[in-house]
Amino acid sequence: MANSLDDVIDGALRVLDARGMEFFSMRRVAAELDVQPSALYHHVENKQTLLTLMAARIVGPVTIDEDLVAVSHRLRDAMLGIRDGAEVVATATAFRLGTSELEAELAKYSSPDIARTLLIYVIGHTQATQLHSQASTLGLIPHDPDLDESFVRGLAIILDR
Amino acid sequence: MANSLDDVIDGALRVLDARGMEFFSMRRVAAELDVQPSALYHHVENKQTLLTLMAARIVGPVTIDEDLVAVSHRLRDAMLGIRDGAEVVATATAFRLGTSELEAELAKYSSPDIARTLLIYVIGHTQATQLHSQASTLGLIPHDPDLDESFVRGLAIILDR
DNA sequence: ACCTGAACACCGTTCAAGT
DNA sequence: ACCTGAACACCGTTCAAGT
Repeated sequence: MANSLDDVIDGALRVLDARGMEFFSMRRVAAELDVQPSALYHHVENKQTLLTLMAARIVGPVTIDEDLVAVSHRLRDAMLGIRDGAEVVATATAFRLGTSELEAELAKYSSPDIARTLLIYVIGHTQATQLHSQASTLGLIPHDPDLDESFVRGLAIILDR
Repeated sequence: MANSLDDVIDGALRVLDARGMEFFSMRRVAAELDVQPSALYHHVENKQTLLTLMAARIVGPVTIDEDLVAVSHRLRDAMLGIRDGAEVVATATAFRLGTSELEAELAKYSSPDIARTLLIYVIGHTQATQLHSQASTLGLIPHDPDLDESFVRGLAIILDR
């Protein structure tokens, strides 16, 4: 019956996917796990730490290899796979620019500058895409059907021309 | 004695600069203006709207012309000029990718794809820089003295080579 | 037009105590 | 090791009422 750290991260990702970042709270994660809010602090130091662990879980399974276009698409798909996933990853990796494993891996197949530029672009464009499609679902903004192609063209600008 | 919308935005930017995003709240903005929290809702629909107005105020004064490298530096400096400025601008403009005046202006001097890629990069890199220097000031992370040059090299990757 | 006062339904986090 | 119960110091927002 007792929860592990992995259970907490799983529960947190379920809450995020169901309600979005706006309604993501420690108290809702606790409720999802049928536990008191204070119990979470046995597993995790604070909310920010939990968000960092969630970001690692979203992006961790992505394979990094020499095909940077394919890697970029895999990263994007991983983030798009969960509601507000890009926002979670954005804050977590912005915090660790230069320290991130992901950035170092990408640099192995290109250069430090290309790795960093690409990473910032992929996360930023995906975050915008995710916010955009939420806003247009709510009817706040007209839908832009060009966002997928726009992503590809930006990739081309950074990776070659 | 009565406040205008501009007074509210000014007060909000003072609170942001003094305490940072983490402690930015409607109640603190109200206190800064010597007014009850509820009074703010006469000027602004909600917190998100206020943040959007703050972003416009940060980025609005920046001159856009054909020298995209210079424009990028001006945008960066404007955001760096206020604590967590890049974060505020990032959320506000991610929300309006494709609808933003800034993006349209930049496109006039390059192309829609370059404009969008550049904007995402400039804001993302600046946000990372700002988070990084906060974290290193707090001793959480070693300082990276290369961030300014890193910005310039990423710019070169996007704008020519 | 701009503001007050009071209320509602929430937050993150701490801490002693239980098993 | 993992959790409860209670508390503390906060939030954003609404709404009737005042000037």
